[in-house]
Amino acid sequence: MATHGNPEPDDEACRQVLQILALIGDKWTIQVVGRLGDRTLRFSELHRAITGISQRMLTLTLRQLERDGLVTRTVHPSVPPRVDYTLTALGTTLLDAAVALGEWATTHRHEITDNRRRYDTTHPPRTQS
Amino acid sequence: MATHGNPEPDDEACRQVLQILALIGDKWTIQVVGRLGDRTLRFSELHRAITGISQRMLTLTLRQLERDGLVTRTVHPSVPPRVDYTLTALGTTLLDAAVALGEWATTHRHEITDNRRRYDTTHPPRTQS
DNA sequence: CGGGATCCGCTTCGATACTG
DNA sequence: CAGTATCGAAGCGGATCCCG
Repeated sequence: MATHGNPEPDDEACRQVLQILALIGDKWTIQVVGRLGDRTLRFSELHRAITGISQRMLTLTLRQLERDGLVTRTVHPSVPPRVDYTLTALGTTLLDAAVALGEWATTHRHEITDNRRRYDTTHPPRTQS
Repeated sequence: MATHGNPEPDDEACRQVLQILALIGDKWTIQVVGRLGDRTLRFSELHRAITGISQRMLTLTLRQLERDGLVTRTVHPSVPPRVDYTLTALGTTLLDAAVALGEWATTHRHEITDNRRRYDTTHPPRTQS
C-alpha cells in the first residue's frame, strides 16, 4: 500500500476507482443505464422515460457512457434522424453491480429515514443554544 | 419495482434510493467508510489517513454518516478531547455492498481507460474548426 | 484536539435559443 | 429529432480564523 506521499502507481489506481464510483453516484447515469437494461432506446424515448432530465444532461450523460464503452450509439441516416442507444456487455455488468447496491438502498431506506428523523429531533441545531 | 415510466407513488421510493446511491458517489464517503471498516479511528487519524481531505469535509461527511446511522460518534471527556468513530452494523452492510462495486471498478478500470483513450483519439473535438 | 463560522472561487446544472 | 452554444443561478469544496 502507499506508505508516504509518493505518487505511487497504487495511488493512481485508487483515483481511477474513485472516479468510476462517481459514475454510480451521478444523479442521472444510473437511471439511464437502468432504462437501457432491458432494451434499446432512442434519444427521445430516454428523454421521456426519465422524469426531470434536460436534453443537455441526457446528452452529456450518454456521451460519457459512450466514451467509457458502457453504451453503444447508433445513428440511423434517416429523415427525421434517429439515434439508438444500447447497453454494451461491459455496461450490463455495471448494471448488475448497481442493481445489487440499489437493493441494499431499497432494503434499508426506511431504516435510514428513521435514523435521520431521530437524529434531527435529538440533536438540536448546533448554531448557538 | 417500477418497470415502466408510470408516475406512481413509487416515485418517492425511487428518489430515496437515488439519494442513498449518491452517498456512494460522494468523493469522501466511501473512503471514510472504508477506513472504518476494520477498526475504530479518531478524528485526527481519519484526517491523516485520507489524503487530501479538509477538516471541513471530514466533519461534514462524518456528520452525515452519523445522521444516517452508519457510524457511531463517541466523545471522550478527556483533555485533550478525543472523538472516536466506529462503523455500525448498518454501516458494515453498506461497506460490503460498496466493496463489491469497488471490485467491479478495479476489474474493469483498464478496460474503461482504454475505451476513453480510443474514444478521444477517434472522435475529433466537435467544436467547429 | 475536534470542530463551527465565514468568505470565496470553481464547477455543475437548468433554461433558452439555434442548427443539421 | 437530436443535438450544440451560451448564460446565469446554485452548490460544493478549500482556506482561514476562532472557540471549547
